[in-house]
Amino acid sequence: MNELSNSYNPGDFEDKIYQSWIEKGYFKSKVNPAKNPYTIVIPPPNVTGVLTMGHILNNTIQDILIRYHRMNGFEACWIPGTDHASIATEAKVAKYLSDKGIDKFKIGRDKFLEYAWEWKEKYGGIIINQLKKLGASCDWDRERFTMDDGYYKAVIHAFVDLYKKGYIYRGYRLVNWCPVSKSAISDEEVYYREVEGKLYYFKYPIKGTKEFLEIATTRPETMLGDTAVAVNPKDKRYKKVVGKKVILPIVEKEIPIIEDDYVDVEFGTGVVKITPAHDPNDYIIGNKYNLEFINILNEDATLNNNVPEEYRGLDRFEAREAVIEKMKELKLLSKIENYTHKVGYSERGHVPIEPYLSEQWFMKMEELAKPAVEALKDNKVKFYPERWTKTYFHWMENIKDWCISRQLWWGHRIPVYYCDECGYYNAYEEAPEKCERCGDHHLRQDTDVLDTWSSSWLWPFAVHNWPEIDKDLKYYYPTNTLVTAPDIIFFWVARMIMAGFEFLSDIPFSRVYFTGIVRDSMGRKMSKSLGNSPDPLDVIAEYGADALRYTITRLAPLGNDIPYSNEKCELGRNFANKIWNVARFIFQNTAETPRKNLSEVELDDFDKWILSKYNKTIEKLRADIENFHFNEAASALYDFIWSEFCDWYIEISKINLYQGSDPEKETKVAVLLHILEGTLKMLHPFMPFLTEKIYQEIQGHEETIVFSAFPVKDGKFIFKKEEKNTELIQNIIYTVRNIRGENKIPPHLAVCASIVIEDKNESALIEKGLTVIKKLGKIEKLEVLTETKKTEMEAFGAGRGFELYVSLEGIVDKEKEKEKIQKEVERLSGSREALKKKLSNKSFIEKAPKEIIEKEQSRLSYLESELEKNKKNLKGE
RNA sequence: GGGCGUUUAGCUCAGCUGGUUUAGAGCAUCUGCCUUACAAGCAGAGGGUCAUAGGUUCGAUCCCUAUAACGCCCA
Repeated sequence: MNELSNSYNPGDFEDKIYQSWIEKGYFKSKVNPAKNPYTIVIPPPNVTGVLTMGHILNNTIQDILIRYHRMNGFEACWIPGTDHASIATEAKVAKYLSDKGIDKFKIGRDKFLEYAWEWKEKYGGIIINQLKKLGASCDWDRERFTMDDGYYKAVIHAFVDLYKKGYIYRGYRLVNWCPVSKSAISDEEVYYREVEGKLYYFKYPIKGTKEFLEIATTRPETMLGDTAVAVNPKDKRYKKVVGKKVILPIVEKEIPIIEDDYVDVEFGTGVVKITPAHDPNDYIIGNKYNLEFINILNEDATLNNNVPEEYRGLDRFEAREAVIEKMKELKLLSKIENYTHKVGYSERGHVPIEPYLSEQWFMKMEELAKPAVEALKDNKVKFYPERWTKTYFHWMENIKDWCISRQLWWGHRIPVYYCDECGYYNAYEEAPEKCERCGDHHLRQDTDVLDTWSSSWLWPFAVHNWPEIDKDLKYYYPTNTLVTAPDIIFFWVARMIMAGFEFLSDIPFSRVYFTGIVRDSMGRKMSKSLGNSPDPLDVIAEYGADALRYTITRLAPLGNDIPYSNEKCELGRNFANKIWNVARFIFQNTAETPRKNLSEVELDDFDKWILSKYNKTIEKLRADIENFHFNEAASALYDFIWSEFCDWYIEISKINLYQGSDPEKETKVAVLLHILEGTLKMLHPFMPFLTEKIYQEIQGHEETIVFSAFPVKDGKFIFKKEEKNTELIQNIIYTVRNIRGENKIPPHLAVCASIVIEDKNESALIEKGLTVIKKLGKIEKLEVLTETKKTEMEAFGAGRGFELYVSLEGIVDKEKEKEKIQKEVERLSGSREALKKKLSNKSFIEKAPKEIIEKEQSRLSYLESELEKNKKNLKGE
C-alpha cells in the first residue's frame, strides 16, 4: 500500500523532503569535466531584506532552469548569496541605534560597523532560509556575501586595477545628493515624481536702467546662488539687453546677461536664472561660460554661509518661503503660477534630491561600455524579451561617468591613501606603511565607501576566488542564464557585462531573462510602504510551496507584469491536489499487477493515443523551457494531465483495470506508470516537492527524482491514426453528454442510443470503442447502424463522421430539440456561405497556396454534409 | 519632450512572428451530480463585431499608419 495520505497536505512533507535533499547533498556541484556545466548566479538579495513576491517569481524561474538542466545531465550549479546593500542597511542600523538614543556620528565608524555586522549576523540569514522554503536547489556551500573577506578583496582589487588603468578619478562635480543619507547617489537611484508646484516670476533690475528682466523659476531659494541670467540668442525680445548686467536682488550683486541655445523661448518669460552649483543644466552653462559656482547648501540641505546672514541655517524649503516673502517686500515678485513638473527624489531618503557640488570618485564608462555594446550586437548576450536591448543600447550609447563613492561606512572602503605631509595619494590593495613619495608614515585612508553596485557588478566571477583564476572559475564562467528584473538593467546587468569583459575578457552570461513585475490586483507594484505585498511564507503555509511556484509561473508570460493575489494560488493548489489524487488512484490500481515495459505489452488505440499526446507534450515542454516560455510550459502540463490523462485516459483505463484480462491489466499498468513517472519528471522543475513525494511510491523508482532523466520525445510513440480515432470517439461521447445535459437526463440513468458511422473503415474501430462510448456516455444499449433509421422520441446529434440518436421516451423535449437543431443549421449555413464566397473568389484561387485551398474545400464538403444531416433530421426524414 | 509596452469573455490572461481560430484557459455565472482518485471534484451550458479608424493582402486578433486610454523607462 502506498504512503500517500487521503488528501494533499503539502505542509506534511515539503520541509522533510527539502531536509533530505540537503542531507544527501544533491545540490552540491563539483567541477566535472565529463559534464557540461550549467551555471546561474542568483541576483543577490539585500542581506537584511525579506523575501517578496518578486523574489518568488525570480527564484522559481531560476530553480526551474537549474532543475531542468540537472535532469538533462548538466553539472548544474546555482550559486546563492546576498549583497550588503550599503545605503539601505546603513539606514536601518542607524535608525535602530537612534531609536536606542545612540548617534552614529558620536560612536564613530568602527563602533558603528560592529553594530552593523551584528545586525547582519542577526537578520542576514532570513532571506536565505526563506529561499529554502521555496525549494530552491542552490549549492549552499557556495553561498557568498559581497562583504566576505574574499569578495571584499576582489572589490578592492578591481578598484585598484581600474584606478591604475586610469578609469577611476576623483572630481569636484555636481552629483545627486540625498540630504537624508547625506550621501551622493547615482543617477539610477533617483526617481521622478510629478509634483504640483509653482512657477515664480521674479524681476531682476537691469543695471544702470529703471528696467527689469523677468525670470521664471520653480526653485526661488537657489537665486541666492545665481551667477548669471540667460536668454536664447534667437529671442528678439531680449536682443538689446544681452551683455548688460542685472543686479541680483537680496544678494545685491551684479551678474551678467548671457545668451545660449539651451534656453527655451517658450518657458516662462524666456529668461532663466543660472545657478551653476545647483542645477545640472546650469552646471553645464556655468562651465561653458566660466561662471562663478556658488554652493549655497550644507550637506543636510540647509543654507550655508555663502548666502546673506538672515538665510543661513534655514532649511531649503524654509529658505524658499523666506526668499518669496522678501521678493514680495521688494516688489520684485510679479506673479505666481501653478506649475506641474517632475522632481527628482532620492530612492533612499524619499525626499527631493539636491544637485550638489562635492568631491567624489567617478568611473569613466565610455571605454568599458564598448565591448558590452558589441556583445549584444553580436548576440553573444541575448535578452529575453528582446525589446530590452533597445533600452540597453540607448543607455549604453549615452553613458555617463559613474559616481561610485558614497559618504557611508557600511561597504567597501575606498582604498585610496593620502599623505597629509606632501599631498600625494594613490590606490593600494594593502594599506601602505608610508608615503611612496615623501616616506611620511601618517597616511589617511579615504573615508568614503563604494556604491554597492560597484561590488555586485563583479558577482558572476567574484563568487569564485577571483582575481585568482582557479579551476572553478574556469569551469563555471561564463554562466549560462541570468534571471532578473528589468528595473536593474542599468544598475546591474549592463555593468556586469562591462565587468565581464574588462576583467575576464568574456561575457558573464549568454542569456538574460527579464521577469515581469509582480503587481497587486489593482495593478500596483508590490511594495512595503503600500503594505500590499503578501508574505510569501504565509502563502506557502496556506497553499504549499509547489502551488505557489506553479501559480506564479503560470501567471508570468515572458516579459509581462504579473497581477497577483493570494487566491490565485488556488489554481496551483487544485492542480497539485489533482496530481496527488491521480497518483493515489494509479497506486491503488496497479499495486497488485507487475509493472512491465511498454515494449512487452500490447497497446490498444487508447494507449497509443495517450502515449502520442504524452510524447507531444514532452516535445512542447522542452521547447517552451528552452525558449523561456515558462507559463506555456506550465499550461501544457496542466492541460495534458488534467484534460487528457485524467479526464479521458484514466476513465478509459478503469474498464480494463476493473474487468479486464490479465494482459489487458498489465498494459494499463504499464502505460499508467510510464506516463505518471514521466509526467512527474516533467513537473519536477515546477513542483519539486510533490513530484519527489509521489515519485518515491512508484514501482521501480530511483533514489530521487532530482537526478532522474528528463523525458525525451520518442518518435515511435507518435500515433496519428489512433489520435484521430480517439478524437472521433471523444466527439461521440461529447455529443451524448451534450444531449443528456440539454435534456436533463439524470446522470445515473442509462440511455439507449444508435449510431451511424460514415467511414466504413472506422466502424471496426467503433466496435472496439463501443465499450468506452457506453461507459463514458452512460449508454446501456448502443446499436451501430449502417444507415439512418429514425424513430420517434429521439434526440439527434451529429459530428464529423457520425450521426447519433439518443432514445428516451418521455424525456426528450421535441420542441427544444428542434430549436437546437435549427440553430445548428443556421450556424452551419452561415459558415458554409462564408466559405463558399471565399472559394468563389478568383483571387483567392489564384493566389492562395494549394494546401490552403484544399483545406478550405474539404472544410466546405464537411460543412455541407453536416448541414445535410441536420436538415434531414429537422424534416423528420 | 523622446522611447518602450499594453488594450482579446464579467475578472485575470494565452493565442510563440497572417489561412480548420465566426478565437482558447482559469476564476466567476447558470444547470445537473456526494459516479469508491479527486466537491481543492465530475458532466454540461451561456458569455467576445479580438480598443477605434484607415491601410497592405486573395485573406488580418496577428503586419503597417494614425487616434484614444492605461502603464513603464529616459530626458
